[in-house]
Amino acid sequence: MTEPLAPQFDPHTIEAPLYAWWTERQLYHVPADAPGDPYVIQMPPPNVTAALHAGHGLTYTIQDVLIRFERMRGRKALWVPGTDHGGIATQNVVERLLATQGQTRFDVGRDAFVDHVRTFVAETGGTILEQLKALGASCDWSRTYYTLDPALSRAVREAFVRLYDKGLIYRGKYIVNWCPRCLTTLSNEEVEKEERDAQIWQLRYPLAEGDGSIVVATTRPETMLGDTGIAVHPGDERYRSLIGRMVRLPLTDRLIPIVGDAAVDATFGTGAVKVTPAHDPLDFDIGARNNLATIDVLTPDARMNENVPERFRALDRLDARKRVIGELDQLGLLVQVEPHRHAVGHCYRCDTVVEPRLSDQWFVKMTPLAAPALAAYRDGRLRFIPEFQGDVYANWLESIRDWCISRQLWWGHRIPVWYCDACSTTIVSRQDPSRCASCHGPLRQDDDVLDTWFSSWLVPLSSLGWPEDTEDLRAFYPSSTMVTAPEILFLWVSRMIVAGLEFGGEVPFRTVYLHGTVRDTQHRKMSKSLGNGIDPTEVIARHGADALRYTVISGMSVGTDLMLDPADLDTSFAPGRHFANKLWNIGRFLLGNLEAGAAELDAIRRDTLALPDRWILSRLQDTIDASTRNYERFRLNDGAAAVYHFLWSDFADWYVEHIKPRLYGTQPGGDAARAVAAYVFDIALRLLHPVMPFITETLWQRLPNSADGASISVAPWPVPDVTLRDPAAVAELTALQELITAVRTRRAEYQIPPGEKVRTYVQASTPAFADLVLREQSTVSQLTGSVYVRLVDPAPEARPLSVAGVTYYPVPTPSASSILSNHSTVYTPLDGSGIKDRECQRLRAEAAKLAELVAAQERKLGNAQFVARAPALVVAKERDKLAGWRTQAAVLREKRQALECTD
RNA sequence: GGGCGAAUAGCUCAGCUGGUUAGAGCGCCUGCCUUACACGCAGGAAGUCGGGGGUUCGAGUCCCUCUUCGCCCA
Repeated sequence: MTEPLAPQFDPHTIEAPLYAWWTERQLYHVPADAPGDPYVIQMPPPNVTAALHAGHGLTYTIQDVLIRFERMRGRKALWVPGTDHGGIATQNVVERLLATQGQTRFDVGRDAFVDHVRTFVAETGGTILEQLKALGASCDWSRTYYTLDPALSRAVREAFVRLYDKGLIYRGKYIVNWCPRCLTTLSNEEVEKEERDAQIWQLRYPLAEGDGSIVVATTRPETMLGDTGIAVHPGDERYRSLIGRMVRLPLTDRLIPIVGDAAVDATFGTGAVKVTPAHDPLDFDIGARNNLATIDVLTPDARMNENVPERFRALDRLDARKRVIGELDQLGLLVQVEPHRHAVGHCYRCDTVVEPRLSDQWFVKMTPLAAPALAAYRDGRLRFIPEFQGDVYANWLESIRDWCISRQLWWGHRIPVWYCDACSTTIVSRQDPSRCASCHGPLRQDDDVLDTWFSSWLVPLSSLGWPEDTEDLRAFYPSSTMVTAPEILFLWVSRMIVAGLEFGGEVPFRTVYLHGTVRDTQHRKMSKSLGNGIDPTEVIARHGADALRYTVISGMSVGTDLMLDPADLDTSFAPGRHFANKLWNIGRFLLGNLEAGAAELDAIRRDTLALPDRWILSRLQDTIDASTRNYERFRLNDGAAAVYHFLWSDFADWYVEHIKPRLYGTQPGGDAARAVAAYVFDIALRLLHPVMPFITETLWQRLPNSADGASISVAPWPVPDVTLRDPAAVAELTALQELITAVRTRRAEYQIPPGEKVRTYVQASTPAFADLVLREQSTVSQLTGSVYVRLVDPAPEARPLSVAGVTYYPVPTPSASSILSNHSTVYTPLDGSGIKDRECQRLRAEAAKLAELVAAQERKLGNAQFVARAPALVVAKERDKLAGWRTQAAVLREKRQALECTD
């Protein structure tokens, strides 16, 4: 695993072999009896037919960052992977395959179809999990489950039977959401509402007696063939007298009553509504209250059925709509058509418009189950990130409706209910019964399967062996963090909490982290139909998993969406791509200079450490703090950014540049530099490992002090070492950076070519600064491209006392000058004409800016209220600022006088 | 109709408990292939913190209101 580093960062050559090595060593396998405080993440099981998309890339990267972080912190970290059988979705995929051969599932029959699906899943079901490996997912593959496994199927049956026995599962005839394409019911949560521009039609229904009429408004006129009443608000003066009268329903010969019902909104449409109890949930309730008949007018595939006049039969619902409207128009009964925008339900799997339909289905009674789930949130056993999602969760539970769990599908867990036709007995059983318990007659199992979510809601339990009392269950339930997208908060997360409490006696996880959505540059969700998706495997192939991971982690802050451009992967993933390359090159440089080994930091006497050593070690402690704190708070972007800035700016741009002469042997102190560099890089790699596992492992293993065969992924998480904090070093180095930057800025301003040396003169404002400049003059020379750094004769009180035999020089003229925040001046001598004007101009601009600051600050401090009321500390700070700016302004004035600037 | 969220640089976002000359990445401009890195280095430009009002010694930050955008539920 420690071949020489390639000169160019090439993710392919490192990633797959490393992943194989991790798995061989079983680094992510966690036995139930392993020591430590458990940290468990249940992977939201991807659909078995799914292929990795950008959303997966995001969610699984977040989970892997968390699990790797906690694993390194010494937690007993388990990430449980699995796949979901995906009832409708999987059935649809296989049906589409059959369709290419001109067949339907009805042609092949139920058993053969199920075999088809099973074969298909066996061949392709592992695809997405394999793709997760390319992403670097450190889950425990030995625990991979599939929701149709026998053990998990037992869990489903156990849950069903228990709820049935408690009276919480029942069969009933209600209005359900029917998908005419999938030919099944859907739960309310599986219906996606979509705002559509549609129309509202006003239809005139003549009274049965007399020549009066009543006008109703509807958005689905074809359902009028199933109307069994008209409803008005009982207090509506316009219609009160009509209540009790009969109407002759046009196009049919039916006589239907006008009823009064308080549920009618008198302000909507005409205030009178047609009532179609078999095709609308509100109408169903009105019908029930008023004893209206229910007439189902649709076939399962949403054509008109035998309950409508002959000429409408077999027409598709939309064709029927046109015909109904046409005929009513001819009869003069179409009063008006108005544009109307309203939400229309669509099937979440095939996007077909859902039809409300009266049907006999199995339901879970949710209100009693919701109460403990609500309590768990209210008493703080459960928390949400971002916090406001908790209110969304509570809101759903408070207004919860029963859950329709039967599906008219062939793929899934068959409902464990048997009927005896002979004696009308219903048997609900954990084991398949062979004969009727009462009459010993033959039994017939319910044809339907269960909603896939009815197995998914058990996953935190069933993946660990429930209903058996397993060691895994005792060790790893409840889990710690649930990471997923907000769109399945109701479908899945809330229901898991309900099931976890009901069957496991405790919330299934303590924290729910709901991250944002991956969108394109127009902020649209990525989808197959829009063709705006990003294939993570393509990104990994092109730029590597680390680049993908860093990009998504750094680009997403808590509660926000992530925008990526599917048309430009190079730009979209630039942050990760650039950083991976940078990291690789830092590693290459450093490791190349550590070939002879590096001492442990402890072996280096602290008093031999140079200023940059002390500075980088101190900055490292800040970085450990910042990254740890932010990972803990799920602010993964901030955690990653802390290490990014440390490695790129502090370590590469400053520290490495500082120590180059010591590494090359042109300056003494090479051993200390190597020891510090190796130490700092080791720790920084650990801090970054959760986000960029491959590259950090590759570099870390090659560090001289890493043990053979060790993995950074199980190396201890760094903790700050207070003895390495060094505010004095930080202050000194910060001042040096300001000096160096000032020279560089003047160089750029006067377009001095990078190859051309300058000379640097410093007029120090304090002896300490003069001392510092002298001590670090070679680094300053090197980093500014100066032939030398000299001190300018300062006022006597600022002369360095600690250095004997210092030579002072006069102010060089002509020169560009910079005033540092410590009021020292840096001079860069220049040749040529026009310099004076230019300097005067620049110094004037600076003076003006400073004057504004001083004036504002004087106003602030001149405010008696501020001085009296603000905390003394704040006032003192503001006074210091003012004093500093005034001094700076004074120095600037002197400079301008010395230059004899005219204004 | 009800509920929730957001508006800060060209773009995507930080700015956490009200107090620093409001920051980062990408993009842009200038100079440089300086022996780890051009996926780079050095320097730079770019902001009425959506509008209005209020609280406060002090508001990007808290409150009200308006506007715009987004999400969820009915």
